[in-house]
Amino acid sequence: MSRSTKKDKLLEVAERLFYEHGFRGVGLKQIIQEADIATMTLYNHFPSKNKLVEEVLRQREERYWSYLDAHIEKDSDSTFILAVEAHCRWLKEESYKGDMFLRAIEDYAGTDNEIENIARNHKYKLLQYFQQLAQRDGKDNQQDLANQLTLLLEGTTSMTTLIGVEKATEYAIVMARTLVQQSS
Amino acid sequence: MSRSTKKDKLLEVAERLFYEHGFRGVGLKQIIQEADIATMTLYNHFPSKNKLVEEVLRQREERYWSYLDAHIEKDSDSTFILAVEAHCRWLKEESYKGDMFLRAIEDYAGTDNEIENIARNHKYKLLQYFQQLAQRDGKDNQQDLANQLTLLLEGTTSMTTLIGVEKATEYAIVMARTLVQQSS
DNA sequence: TATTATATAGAACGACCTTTCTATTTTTAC
DNA sequence: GTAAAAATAGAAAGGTCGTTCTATATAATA
Repeated sequence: MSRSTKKDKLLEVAERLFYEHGFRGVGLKQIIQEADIATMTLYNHFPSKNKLVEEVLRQREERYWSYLDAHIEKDSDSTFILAVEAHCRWLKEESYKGDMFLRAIEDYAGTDNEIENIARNHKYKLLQYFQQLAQRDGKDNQQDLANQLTLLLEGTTSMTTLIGVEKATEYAIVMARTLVQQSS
Repeated sequence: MSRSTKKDKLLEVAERLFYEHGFRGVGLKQIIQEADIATMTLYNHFPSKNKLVEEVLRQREERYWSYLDAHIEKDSDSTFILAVEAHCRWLKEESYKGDMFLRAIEDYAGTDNEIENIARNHKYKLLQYFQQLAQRDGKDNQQDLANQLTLLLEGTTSMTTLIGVEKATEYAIVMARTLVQQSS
């Protein structure tokens, strides 16, 4: 197996395990075993566990934005709703059990600034994305709407833990429609 | 210092540290030092760290419901809004940096069922609380409203990480008013 | 005051973690 | 085909964690 595919498999396995059991809940031993690589292969690609975590987060963030870009028609006049719907689809497919970035913030706040920043920035970018949409549409209270929709999506992720991703996303979309309608 | 005050201080320090750094992020050594007790005093009251975690969660849950009870007029015709406002005040005073119960679910899911259940049940009770309010008011879509408001509060907690508790709760109350108004 | 229960400091244990080391084998590239 | 680079298994180092043990001191109770 080539060098790059080893690295890819390592990152893929690490992302899955980190997501399912948390960063602190997964040891390198388990990652190495499930990725079927040697200890030194991991350390050949990443100088430490934390740097591996960083790369996992960066890769997941990239996948998220690719997914969103692919599912949104940018010039629609209901881009807000499309974005919420796309995000909900992402939750169903890839993030139906809590949010990896929120976990990263909680697990590494105060101990690893780089990891914390990557996770925080990702969340902040989603807010900025909505704010840009709001600015495009002009109205003042659309800034508030951007914050409200971000809050809504945060709640949706957390709510999956309680009532499952299907019902949570259903409610999210209904709520988003109400909020958008109310603010226009 | 008497037996019960030792135990109280232990629980108080444990709750604070667990909330700030996570359950996995805090060792017994740190708890013991900050509570100024001996190792065996802890083990005299709790047979293991996990049992201490359980008690911390149970106590925090009790405090939460006491707080809510004290801040809500039950027979108001806008109890939904009062409950949201009370919850937001609780966030400002006691939970402005993420949710301890969500953390417990994430940290112990799959490894400690008792802890996971305590945390899950707490969240479920809040949903049930809103559902009972909805049932009292009779209308069918009030069940949806209960789920929506629970989702809203979950999002508020998570949103504090991003924009701070003041702005997050402001948005939450505005959103709650919109949703309640829309569903009546 | 005598007795019993509880708290104390600190060492020790075993398990697990991340990281490093070693020596051998496989792959890659010229 | 040969030399350099990378991957291998597995042990070992060095640290932290939860838990237990020991032996002494303090407090509560009768």
